[in-house]
Amino acid sequence: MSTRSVTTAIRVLEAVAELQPVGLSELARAVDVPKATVQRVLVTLEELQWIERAKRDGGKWSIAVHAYAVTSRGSSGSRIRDVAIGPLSALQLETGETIHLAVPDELRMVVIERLDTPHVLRAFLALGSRIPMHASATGLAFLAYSSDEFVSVYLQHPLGASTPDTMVDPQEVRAELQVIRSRGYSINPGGLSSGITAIGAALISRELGPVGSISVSGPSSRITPDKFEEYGTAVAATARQISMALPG
Amino acid sequence: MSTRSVTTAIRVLEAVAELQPVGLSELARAVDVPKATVQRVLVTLEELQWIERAKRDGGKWSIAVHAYAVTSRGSSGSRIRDVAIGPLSALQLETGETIHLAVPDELRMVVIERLDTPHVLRAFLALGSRIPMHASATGLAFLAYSSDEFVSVYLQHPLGASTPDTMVDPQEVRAELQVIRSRGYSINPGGLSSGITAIGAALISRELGPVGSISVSGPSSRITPDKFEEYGTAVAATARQISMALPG
DNA sequence: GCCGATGGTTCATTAGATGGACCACTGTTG
DNA sequence: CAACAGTGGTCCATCTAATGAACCATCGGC
Repeated sequence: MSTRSVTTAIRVLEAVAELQPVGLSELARAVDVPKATVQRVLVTLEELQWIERAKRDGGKWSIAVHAYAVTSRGSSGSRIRDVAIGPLSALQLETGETIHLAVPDELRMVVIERLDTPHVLRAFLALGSRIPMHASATGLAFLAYSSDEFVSVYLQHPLGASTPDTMVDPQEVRAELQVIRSRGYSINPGGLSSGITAIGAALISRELGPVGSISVSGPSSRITPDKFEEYGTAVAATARQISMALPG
Repeated sequence: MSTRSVTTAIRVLEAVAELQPVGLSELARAVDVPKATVQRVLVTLEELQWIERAKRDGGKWSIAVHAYAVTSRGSSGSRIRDVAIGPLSALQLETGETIHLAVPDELRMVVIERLDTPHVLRAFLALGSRIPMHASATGLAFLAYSSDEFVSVYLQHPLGASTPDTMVDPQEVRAELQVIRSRGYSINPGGLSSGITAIGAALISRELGPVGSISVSGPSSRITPDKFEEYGTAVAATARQISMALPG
Protein backbone atom coordinates (compact mmCIF):
# COMPACT_ATOMS: atom_id res chain seq x y z
CA MET A 1 0.00 0.00 0.00
CA SER A 2 2.75 2.43 0.72
CA THR A 3 6.51 2.68 0.89
CA ARG A 4 7.57 -0.42 2.66
CA SER A 5 11.20 0.58 2.93
CA VAL A 6 10.25 3.76 4.76
CA THR A 7 8.18 1.81 7.22
CA THR A 8 10.99 -0.56 8.03
CA ALA A 9 13.40 2.35 8.29
CA ILE A 10 11.23 4.07 10.86
CA ARG A 11 10.70 0.84 12.72
CA VAL A 12 14.47 0.40 12.87
CA LEU A 13 14.83 3.98 14.08
CA GLU A 14 12.30 3.43 16.84
CA ALA A 15 14.02 0.21 17.81
CA VAL A 16 17.34 2.03 18.04
CA ALA A 17 15.72 4.63 20.26
CA GLU A 18 14.32 1.98 22.53
CA LEU A 19 17.31 -0.32 22.76
CA GLN A 20 20.22 2.08 22.42
CA PRO A 21 23.03 1.54 22.50
CA VAL A 22 22.35 -1.48 20.32
CA GLY A 23 24.14 -3.57 17.71
CA LEU A 24 23.14 -4.78 14.26
CA SER A 25 22.15 -8.33 15.10
CA GLU A 26 20.04 -7.43 18.08
CA LEU A 27 18.21 -4.83 16.02
CA ALA A 28 17.57 -7.25 13.18
CA ARG A 29 16.04 -9.64 15.69
CA ALA A 30 13.98 -6.95 17.37
CA VAL A 31 12.46 -5.67 14.15
CA ASP A 32 12.35 -9.12 12.55
CA VAL A 33 14.03 -8.06 9.34
CA PRO A 34 17.11 -9.58 7.68
CA LYS A 35 20.43 -8.22 8.84
CA ALA A 36 21.38 -7.01 5.39
CA THR A 37 18.31 -4.81 5.20
CA VAL A 38 18.81 -3.40 8.66
CA GLN A 39 22.42 -2.74 7.83
CA ARG A 40 21.52 -0.66 4.78
CA VAL A 41 18.94 1.29 6.76
CA LEU A 42 21.45 1.99 9.50
CA VAL A 43 24.01 3.33 7.06
CA THR A 44 21.39 5.54 5.46
CA LEU A 45 20.19 6.92 8.78
CA GLU A 46 23.78 7.54 9.76
CA GLU A 47 24.41 9.51 6.58
CA LEU A 48 21.35 11.56 7.46
CA GLN A 49 22.78 12.20 10.94
CA TRP A 50 19.79 10.64 12.65
CA ILE A 51 21.80 7.94 14.36
CA GLU A 52 25.45 7.54 15.25
CA ARG A 53 27.70 4.69 16.25
CA ALA A 54 29.69 4.69 19.46
CA LYS A 55 33.41 5.17 18.94
CA ARG A 56 34.23 2.45 21.42
CA ASP A 57 31.95 -0.30 22.63
CA GLY A 58 31.91 -2.20 19.35
CA GLY A 59 30.20 0.54 17.39
CA LYS A 60 26.73 0.17 18.78
CA TRP A 61 24.07 2.53 17.50
CA SER A 62 22.30 5.39 19.22
CA ILE A 63 19.99 8.22 18.29
CA ALA A 64 21.91 11.36 17.32
CA VAL A 65 21.14 14.82 18.61
CA HIS A 66 20.11 15.89 15.15
CA ALA A 67 17.04 13.66 15.35
CA TYR A 68 16.09 15.25 18.61
CA ALA A 69 16.69 18.71 17.21
CA VAL A 70 14.41 18.03 14.25
CA THR A 71 11.49 16.53 16.12
CA SER A 72 11.55 18.83 19.11
CA ARG A 73 11.27 21.88 16.91
CA GLY A 74 7.59 22.37 17.43
CA SER A 75 5.82 19.03 17.72
CA SER A 76 2.07 19.14 17.97
CA GLY A 77 2.32 19.98 21.62
CA SER A 78 4.04 23.19 20.70
CA ARG A 79 0.91 25.19 20.26
CA ILE A 80 -0.34 23.84 23.54
CA ARG A 81 2.98 24.76 25.08
CA ASP A 82 2.82 28.26 23.70
CA VAL A 83 -0.54 29.04 25.24
CA ALA A 84 0.23 27.12 28.40
CA ILE A 85 3.54 28.65 29.32
CA GLY A 86 2.15 31.89 30.68
CA PRO A 87 -0.48 30.43 33.02
CA LEU A 88 1.95 27.69 34.06
CA SER A 89 4.52 30.26 35.00
CA ALA A 90 1.96 31.98 37.18
CA LEU A 91 1.03 28.68 38.76
CA GLN A 92 4.68 27.96 39.48
CA LEU A 93 5.07 31.30 41.21
CA GLU A 94 1.86 30.79 43.15
CA THR A 95 2.68 27.31 44.43
CA GLY A 96 6.45 27.42 44.39
CA GLU A 97 6.52 23.80 43.30
CA THR A 98 7.54 22.00 40.13
CA ILE A 99 5.02 22.20 37.29
CA HIS A 100 4.74 19.62 34.51
CA LEU A 101 2.96 19.80 31.18
CA ALA A 102 2.31 16.44 29.54
CA VAL A 103 0.53 15.20 26.43
CA PRO A 104 -0.58 11.67 25.53
CA ASP A 105 1.36 9.44 23.16
CA GLU A 106 -0.21 6.05 22.67
CA LEU A 107 -0.61 4.70 26.20
CA ARG A 108 1.81 7.02 27.93
CA MET A 109 2.04 10.64 28.94
CA VAL A 110 5.02 12.51 27.57
CA VAL A 111 6.42 15.41 29.57
CA ILE A 112 6.90 18.29 27.16
CA GLU A 113 7.50 21.15 29.57
CA ARG A 114 8.63 21.66 33.11
CA LEU A 115 8.96 24.68 35.38
CA ASP A 116 11.19 24.22 38.38
CA THR A 117 10.83 24.90 42.02
CA PRO A 118 13.46 26.89 43.87
CA HIS A 119 13.45 24.31 46.63
CA VAL A 120 16.48 22.15 47.24
CA LEU A 121 14.22 19.12 47.46
CA ARG A 122 12.91 18.78 43.93
CA ALA A 123 10.55 16.53 42.06
CA PHE A 124 12.37 15.70 38.88
CA LEU A 125 11.02 14.34 35.63
CA ALA A 126 13.34 14.66 32.65
CA LEU A 127 11.85 16.39 29.64
CA GLY A 128 10.63 13.79 27.20
CA SER A 129 9.94 11.25 29.93
CA ARG A 130 7.20 8.76 29.08
CA ILE A 131 5.17 7.85 32.11
CA PRO A 132 2.23 5.44 32.59
CA MET A 133 -1.17 7.12 32.75
CA HIS A 134 -2.48 5.16 35.71
CA ALA A 135 0.61 5.95 37.76
CA SER A 136 0.74 9.72 37.32
CA ALA A 137 -1.38 12.70 38.29
CA THR A 138 -1.24 13.97 34.72
CA GLY A 139 -2.21 10.60 33.28
CA LEU A 140 -5.08 10.06 35.70
CA ALA A 141 -6.47 13.51 35.00
CA PHE A 142 -6.23 12.82 31.30
CA LEU A 143 -7.93 9.45 31.62
CA ALA A 144 -10.71 10.94 33.72
CA TYR A 145 -11.83 13.06 30.79
CA SER A 146 -11.12 10.54 28.04
CA SER A 147 -13.81 8.49 26.32
CA ASP A 148 -15.03 5.28 27.92
CA GLU A 149 -13.66 3.38 24.95
CA PHE A 150 -10.18 4.71 25.49
CA VAL A 151 -10.27 4.04 29.21
CA SER A 152 -11.46 0.48 28.59
CA VAL A 153 -8.73 -0.14 26.06
CA TYR A 154 -6.16 1.32 28.41
CA LEU A 155 -7.27 -0.74 31.37
CA GLN A 156 -7.14 -3.92 29.32
CA HIS A 157 -3.39 -3.59 29.16
CA PRO A 158 -1.49 -4.82 32.21
CA LEU A 159 -1.07 -2.03 34.73
CA GLY A 160 2.54 -1.99 35.88
CA ALA A 161 3.47 -0.73 39.31
CA SER A 162 6.02 2.09 39.34
CA THR A 163 6.08 2.03 43.13
CA PRO A 164 4.39 -0.09 45.83
CA ASP A 165 1.72 2.63 45.97
CA THR A 166 0.75 2.51 42.30
CA MET A 167 -2.86 1.59 41.62
CA VAL A 168 -2.80 -1.63 39.60
CA ASP A 169 -6.40 -2.76 39.92
CA PRO A 170 -8.58 -1.60 36.99
CA GLN A 171 -11.62 -1.36 39.27
CA GLU A 172 -9.72 0.87 41.65
CA VAL A 173 -8.55 3.08 38.79
CA ARG A 174 -12.08 3.38 37.43
CA ALA A 175 -13.35 4.46 40.85
CA GLU A 176 -10.54 6.98 41.16
CA LEU A 177 -11.41 8.46 37.76
CA GLN A 178 -14.93 9.01 39.03
CA VAL A 179 -13.55 10.81 42.08
CA ILE A 180 -11.33 12.97 39.86
CA ARG A 181 -14.26 13.96 37.67
CA SER A 182 -16.37 15.03 40.62
CA ARG A 183 -13.48 16.82 42.30
CA GLY A 184 -11.98 18.44 39.21
CA TYR A 185 -8.37 17.42 39.80
CA SER A 186 -6.29 14.31 40.43
CA ILE A 187 -4.10 13.48 43.41
CA ASN A 188 -1.28 10.99 43.15
CA PRO A 189 0.62 10.38 46.39
CA GLY A 190 3.71 8.32 45.64
CA GLY A 191 2.21 6.43 42.71
CA LEU A 192 4.98 7.36 40.28
CA SER A 193 7.96 7.97 42.54
CA SER A 194 8.02 7.12 46.22
CA GLY A 195 7.93 10.23 48.35
CA ILE A 196 6.59 12.44 45.55
CA THR A 197 3.03 13.70 45.54
CA ALA A 198 1.47 15.34 42.51
CA ILE A 199 -1.81 17.06 41.79
CA GLY A 200 -3.03 17.27 38.21
CA ALA A 201 -5.78 18.56 35.96
CA ALA A 202 -6.68 17.92 32.33
CA LEU A 203 -6.48 20.36 29.44
CA ILE A 204 -9.65 19.97 27.46
CA SER A 205 -10.23 21.30 23.99
CA ARG A 206 -13.86 21.97 23.24
CA GLU A 207 -13.50 20.27 19.89
CA LEU A 208 -10.99 17.52 20.53
CA GLY A 209 -11.66 16.56 24.12
CA PRO A 210 -8.67 16.09 26.44
CA VAL A 211 -5.38 17.00 24.76
CA GLY A 212 -3.00 16.90 27.71
CA SER A 213 -2.69 17.79 31.33
CA ILE A 214 -0.70 19.72 33.88
CA SER A 215 0.43 18.99 37.40
CA VAL A 216 2.16 20.45 40.39
CA SER A 217 4.41 18.07 42.26
CA GLY A 218 6.86 17.96 45.09
CA PRO A 219 8.04 15.88 48.01
CA SER A 220 5.18 14.38 50.01
CA SER A 221 6.63 16.10 53.05
CA ARG A 222 5.69 19.46 51.53
CA ILE A 223 2.60 18.51 49.52
CA THR A 224 0.64 17.44 52.58
CA PRO A 225 -3.09 16.57 52.57
CA ASP A 226 -3.98 19.95 54.06
CA LYS A 227 -2.64 21.56 50.89
CA PHE A 228 -4.49 19.28 48.46
CA GLU A 229 -7.52 21.49 48.14
CA GLU A 230 -5.62 24.75 47.77
CA TYR A 231 -3.25 23.34 45.14
CA GLY A 232 -6.01 21.34 43.51
CA THR A 233 -8.24 24.31 42.89
CA ALA A 234 -5.25 26.32 41.68
CA VAL A 235 -4.23 23.60 39.23
CA ALA A 236 -7.79 23.12 38.03
CA ALA A 237 -8.24 26.87 37.55
CA THR A 238 -5.01 27.11 35.57
CA ALA A 239 -6.03 24.12 33.46
CA ARG A 240 -9.38 25.73 32.70
CA GLN A 241 -7.67 28.96 31.75
CA ILE A 242 -5.32 27.17 29.35
CA SER A 243 -8.14 25.07 27.96
CA MET A 244 -10.09 28.16 26.99
CA ALA A 245 -7.07 29.62 25.23
CA LEU A 246 -6.46 26.46 23.20
CA PRO A 247 -6.67 26.81 19.42
CA GLY A 248 -9.29 24.04 18.98
CA MET B 1 24.21 3.86 -2.97
CA SER B 2 21.60 3.32 -0.34
CA THR B 3 17.88 3.40 0.16
CA ARG B 4 16.75 6.38 -1.81
CA SER B 5 13.17 6.27 -0.61
CA VAL B 6 14.28 6.43 3.00
CA THR B 7 16.41 9.45 2.27
CA THR B 8 13.57 11.32 0.63
CA ALA B 9 11.25 10.30 3.45
CA ILE B 10 13.58 11.75 6.06
CA ARG B 11 14.10 14.86 3.98
CA VAL B 12 10.34 15.29 3.84
CA LEU B 13 10.13 14.76 7.57
CA GLU B 14 12.76 17.40 8.22
CA ALA B 15 10.99 19.76 5.86
CA VAL B 16 7.74 19.24 7.74
CA ALA B 17 9.53 19.99 10.99
CA GLU B 18 10.95 23.18 9.58
CA LEU B 19 7.91 24.50 7.78
CA GLN B 20 5.07 23.18 9.89
CA PRO B 21 2.24 23.57 9.56
CA VAL B 22 2.73 22.99 5.86
CA GLY B 23 0.78 21.65 2.88
CA LEU B 24 1.61 19.09 0.21
CA SER B 25 2.54 21.42 -2.63
CA GLU B 26 4.80 23.60 -0.56
CA LEU B 27 6.60 20.54 0.75
CA ALA B 28 7.06 19.10 -2.71
CA ARG B 29 8.64 22.36 -3.77
CA ALA B 30 10.83 22.54 -0.69
CA VAL B 31 12.38 19.11 -1.11
CA ASP B 32 12.22 19.23 -4.90
CA VAL B 33 10.41 15.94 -5.31
CA PRO B 34 7.22 15.22 -7.29
CA LYS B 35 3.99 15.75 -5.40
CA ALA B 36 2.92 12.15 -5.84
CA THR B 37 6.04 10.90 -4.11
CA VAL B 38 5.73 13.36 -1.27
CA GLN B 39 2.09 12.42 -0.89
CA ARG B 40 2.91 8.74 -0.45
CA VAL B 41 5.63 9.54 2.05
CA LEU B 42 3.26 11.74 4.04
CA VAL B 43 0.64 9.03 4.24
CA THR B 44 3.24 6.53 5.38
CA LEU B 45 4.62 8.85 8.04
CA GLU B 46 1.10 9.52 9.21
CA GLU B 47 0.39 5.81 9.57
CA LEU B 48 3.54 5.61 11.67
CA GLN B 49 2.28 8.46 13.86
CA TRP B 50 5.29 10.61 13.11
CA ILE B 51 3.28 13.40 11.55
CA GLU B 52 -0.34 14.46 11.73
CA ARG B 53 -2.61 16.71 9.73
CA ALA B 54 -4.49 19.60 11.25
CA LYS B 55 -8.21 18.97 11.56
CA ARG B 56 -9.02 22.42 10.33
CA ASP B 57 -6.78 24.74 8.37
CA GLY B 58 -6.89 22.69 5.18
CA GLY B 59 -5.19 19.67 6.67
CA LYS B 60 -1.66 20.98 6.80
CA TRP B 61 1.01 18.69 8.23
CA SER B 62 2.91 18.90 11.49
CA ILE B 63 5.26 16.73 13.49
CA ALA B 64 3.37 14.51 15.94
CA VAL B 65 4.24 14.08 19.59
CA HIS B 66 5.17 10.49 18.97
CA ALA B 67 8.19 11.58 16.94
CA TYR B 68 9.33 13.74 19.80
CA ALA B 69 8.71 10.95 22.30
CA VAL B 70 10.83 8.53 20.28
CA THR B 71 13.84 10.75 19.75
CA SER B 72 13.88 12.35 23.17
CA ARG B 73 14.05 8.96 24.81
CA GLY B 74 17.77 9.03 25.19
CA SER B 75 19.47 10.80 22.29
CA SER B 76 23.21 10.91 22.56
CA GLY B 77 22.89 13.89 24.82
CA SER B 78 21.01 11.79 27.31
CA ARG B 79 24.08 10.41 28.98
CA ILE B 80 25.40 13.91 29.21
CA ARG B 81 22.09 15.02 30.62
CA ASP B 82 22.08 12.27 33.19
CA VAL B 83 25.44 13.19 34.64
CA ALA B 84 24.81 16.90 34.25
CA ILE B 85 21.47 17.18 35.93
CA GLY B 86 22.75 17.00 39.50
CA PRO B 87 25.49 19.62 39.23
CA LEU B 88 23.19 21.81 37.13
CA SER B 89 20.56 21.68 39.80
CA ALA B 90 23.12 22.82 42.35
CA LEU B 91 24.24 25.62 40.05
CA GLN B 92 20.66 26.73 39.61
CA LEU B 93 20.16 26.89 43.35
CA GLU B 94 23.45 28.71 43.82
CA THR B 95 22.81 31.40 41.22
CA GLY B 96 19.03 31.44 41.23
CA GLU B 97 19.08 32.01 37.48
CA THR B 98 18.07 29.95 34.47
CA ILE B 99 20.49 27.20 33.48
CA HIS B 100 20.78 25.80 29.96
CA LEU B 101 22.46 22.64 28.76
CA ALA B 102 23.19 22.59 25.04
CA VAL B 103 24.93 20.25 22.61
CA PRO B 104 26.15 20.93 19.07
CA ASP B 105 24.19 19.85 16.01
CA GLU B 106 25.86 20.80 12.77
CA LEU B 107 26.43 24.53 13.10
CA ARG B 108 23.99 25.20 15.89
CA MET B 109 23.66 24.55 19.57
CA VAL B 110 20.56 22.62 20.59
CA VAL B 111 19.12 23.19 24.04
CA ILE B 112 18.50 19.77 25.56
CA GLU B 113 17.80 20.71 29.16
CA ARG B 114 16.77 23.73 31.09
CA LEU B 115 16.43 24.53 34.76
CA ASP B 116 14.61 27.75 35.26
CA THR B 117 14.53 30.48 37.79
CA PRO B 118 11.65 31.21 40.11
CA HIS B 119 11.97 34.88 39.19
CA VAL B 120 9.05 36.56 37.49
CA LEU B 121 11.46 37.90 34.90
CA ARG B 122 12.70 34.77 33.17
CA ALA B 123 15.14 34.05 30.41
CA PHE B 124 13.35 31.51 28.32
CA LEU B 125 14.72 29.23 25.65
CA ALA B 126 12.35 26.50 24.57
CA LEU B 127 13.70 23.00 24.74
CA GLY B 128 14.98 21.98 21.35
CA SER B 129 15.79 25.54 20.36
CA ARG B 130 18.58 25.72 17.82
CA ILE B 131 20.75 28.74 18.35
CA PRO B 132 23.78 30.08 16.46
CA MET B 133 27.11 29.37 18.12
CA HIS B 134 28.59 32.82 17.67
CA ALA B 135 25.52 34.46 19.19
CA SER B 136 25.25 32.44 22.38
CA ALA B 137 27.27 31.94 25.54
CA THR B 138 26.98 28.18 25.14
CA GLY B 139 28.04 28.30 21.51
CA LEU B 140 30.99 30.59 22.13
CA ALA B 141 32.22 28.42 24.99
CA PHE B 142 31.91 25.39 22.76
CA LEU B 143 33.75 27.06 19.90
CA ALA B 144 36.53 28.20 22.21
CA TYR B 145 37.49 24.60 22.87
CA SER B 146 36.80 23.24 19.40
CA SER B 147 39.50 22.45 16.88
CA ASP B 148 40.90 25.23 14.70
CA GLU B 149 39.52 23.44 11.67
CA PHE B 150 36.01 23.48 13.02
CA VAL B 151 36.24 27.13 14.03
CA SER B 152 37.53 28.05 10.59
CA VAL B 153 34.75 26.15 8.87
CA TYR B 154 32.21 27.75 11.14
CA LEU B 155 33.48 31.26 10.60
CA GLN B 156 33.41 30.79 6.84
CA HIS B 157 29.64 30.67 6.98
CA PRO B 158 27.89 34.01 7.14
CA LEU B 159 27.43 35.11 10.74
CA GLY B 160 23.87 36.27 11.18
CA ALA B 161 22.97 38.87 13.77
CA SER B 162 20.32 37.77 16.25
CA THR B 163 20.37 41.22 17.86
CA PRO B 164 22.22 44.48 17.14
CA ASP B 165 24.77 43.33 19.71
CA THR B 166 25.64 40.03 18.06
CA MET B 167 29.26 39.68 17.00
CA VAL B 168 29.29 39.25 13.25
CA ASP B 169 32.94 39.87 12.45
CA PRO B 170 34.97 36.64 12.27
CA GLN B 171 38.05 38.47 13.54
CA GLU B 172 36.15 39.72 16.54
CA VAL B 173 34.81 36.24 17.26
CA ARG B 174 38.29 34.74 17.04
CA ALA B 175 39.59 37.31 19.50
CA GLU B 176 36.71 36.62 21.84
CA LEU B 177 37.42 32.89 21.74
CA GLN B 178 40.96 33.66 22.86
CA VAL B 179 39.60 35.68 25.77
CA ILE B 180 37.25 32.84 26.71
CA ARG B 181 40.06 30.32 26.72
CA SER B 182 42.20 32.41 29.01
CA ARG B 183 39.30 33.29 31.27
CA GLY B 184 37.65 29.88 31.36
CA TYR B 185 34.11 31.01 30.62
CA SER B 186 32.16 32.99 28.04
CA ILE B 187 30.08 36.12 28.51
CA ASN B 188 27.35 37.08 26.09
CA PRO B 189 25.56 40.32 26.90
CA GLY B 190 22.53 40.65 24.66
CA GLY B 191 24.03 38.79 21.73
CA LEU B 192 21.16 36.31 21.43
CA SER B 193 18.21 38.19 22.88
CA SER B 194 18.28 41.86 23.70
CA GLY B 195 18.30 42.44 27.42
CA ILE B 196 19.49 38.91 28.24
CA THR B 197 22.99 38.21 29.45
CA ALA B 198 24.41 34.72 29.65
CA ILE B 199 27.60 33.20 30.98
CA GLY B 200 28.73 29.84 29.67
CA ALA B 201 31.36 27.15 29.91
CA ALA B 202 32.18 24.10 27.80
CA LEU B 203 31.80 20.46 28.74
CA ILE B 204 34.94 18.71 27.62
CA SER B 205 35.37 14.99 27.33
CA ARG B 206 38.97 13.90 27.67
CA GLU B 207 38.59 11.64 24.67
CA LEU B 208 36.18 13.46 22.43
CA GLY B 209 36.97 17.08 23.15
CA PRO B 210 34.10 19.51 23.65
CA VAL B 211 30.72 17.73 23.67
CA GLY B 212 28.42 20.52 24.81
CA SER B 213 28.18 23.42 27.15
CA ILE B 214 26.19 24.97 29.94
CA SER B 215 25.19 28.51 30.75
CA VAL B 216 23.47 30.64 33.32
CA SER B 217 21.35 33.43 31.93
CA GLY B 218 18.98 36.13 33.00
CA PRO B 219 17.96 39.69 32.36
CA SER B 220 20.91 42.04 31.95
CA SER B 221 19.46 44.08 34.76
CA ARG B 222 20.22 41.24 37.15
CA ILE B 223 23.30 39.73 35.52
CA THR B 224 25.40 42.87 35.92
CA PRO B 225 29.16 43.08 35.23
CA ASP B 226 29.96 42.94 38.92
CA LYS B 227 28.48 39.44 38.98
CA PHE B 228 30.36 38.17 35.93
CA GLU B 229 33.30 36.81 37.85
CA GLU B 230 31.25 35.14 40.57
CA TYR B 231 28.88 33.48 38.12
CA GLY B 232 31.68 32.76 35.68
CA THR B 233 33.77 30.82 38.15
CA ALA B 234 30.67 28.99 39.36
CA VAL B 235 29.70 27.99 35.82
CA ALA B 236 33.23 26.97 34.97
CA ALA B 237 33.53 24.90 38.14
CA THR B 238 30.24 23.15 37.42
CA ALA B 239 31.31 22.49 33.85
CA ARG B 240 34.57 20.96 35.06
CA GLN B 241 32.70 18.81 37.52
CA ILE B 242 30.37 17.50 34.82
CA SER B 243 33.25 17.03 32.39
CA MET B 244 35.03 14.75 34.83
CA ALA B 245 31.91 12.66 35.29
CA LEU B 246 31.40 12.21 31.54
CA PRO B 247 31.51 8.63 30.24
CA GLY B 248 34.21 9.33 27.62
C1' DG C 1 40.58 -26.34 17.48
C1' DC C 2 35.66 -25.57 17.23
C1' DC C 3 31.55 -23.08 18.23
C1' DG C 4 28.41 -19.32 18.47
C1' DA C 5 28.30 -14.98 18.45
C1' DT C 6 29.21 -10.58 16.17
C1' DG C 7 29.48 -6.85 11.97
C1' DG C 8 29.56 -6.61 7.15
C1' DT C 9 29.13 -7.63 1.88
C1' DT C 10 27.48 -9.57 -2.46
C1' DC C 11 24.11 -10.06 -6.15
C1' DA C 12 20.18 -12.24 -8.88
C1' DT C 13 15.31 -11.46 -8.50
C1' DT C 14 11.32 -8.93 -8.68
C1' DA C 15 8.76 -6.17 -5.51
C1' DG C 16 7.62 -1.73 -5.27
C1' DA C 17 9.05 3.24 -5.63
C1' DT C 18 8.85 6.59 -9.08
C1' DG C 19 6.81 10.68 -11.40
C1' DG C 20 4.35 12.46 -15.40
C1' DA C 21 -0.29 13.07 -16.39
C1' DC C 22 -4.59 13.63 -14.78
C1' DC C 23 -8.89 14.88 -11.90
C1' DA C 24 -11.66 17.65 -8.50
C1' DC C 25 -11.97 21.47 -5.93
C1' DT C 26 -11.39 26.36 -4.16
C1' DG C 27 -10.49 31.07 -4.30
C1' DT C 28 -9.03 35.07 -6.95
C1' DT C 29 -9.08 38.29 -10.67
C1' DG C 30 -10.13 41.00 -14.74
C1' DC D 1 -18.61 34.32 -14.69
C1' DA D 2 -15.08 32.30 -17.26
C1' DA D 3 -10.48 31.76 -17.03
C1' DC D 4 -6.86 30.88 -14.12
C1' DA D 5 -3.56 29.61 -10.57
C1' DG D 6 -3.52 27.59 -6.84
C1' DT D 7 -4.53 23.57 -3.82
C1' DG D 8 -4.87 18.15 -2.35
C1' DG D 9 -5.19 13.73 -4.32
C1' DT D 10 -5.01 9.44 -7.51
C1' DC D 11 -3.43 6.33 -11.49
C1' DC D 12 -0.43 3.28 -13.54
C1' DA D 13 3.30 1.89 -17.03
C1' DT D 14 8.26 1.90 -16.49
C1' DC D 15 12.34 0.32 -14.61
C1' DT D 16 14.92 1.71 -10.50
C1' DA D 17 16.44 0.13 -6.43
C1' DA D 18 15.05 -2.55 -2.20
C1' DT D 19 15.19 -7.19 -0.85
C1' DG D 20 17.22 -11.22 1.68
C1' DA D 21 19.54 -15.76 1.34
C1' DA D 22 24.04 -16.93 1.27
C1' DC D 23 28.39 -15.68 2.17
C1' DC D 24 32.87 -13.99 4.57
C1' DA D 25 35.79 -12.00 8.45
C1' DT D 26 36.49 -11.45 13.10
C1' DC D 27 36.09 -11.92 17.93
C1' DG D 28 35.82 -14.39 22.59
C1' DG D 29 35.13 -18.43 25.23
C1' DC D 30 35.83 -23.18 26.55
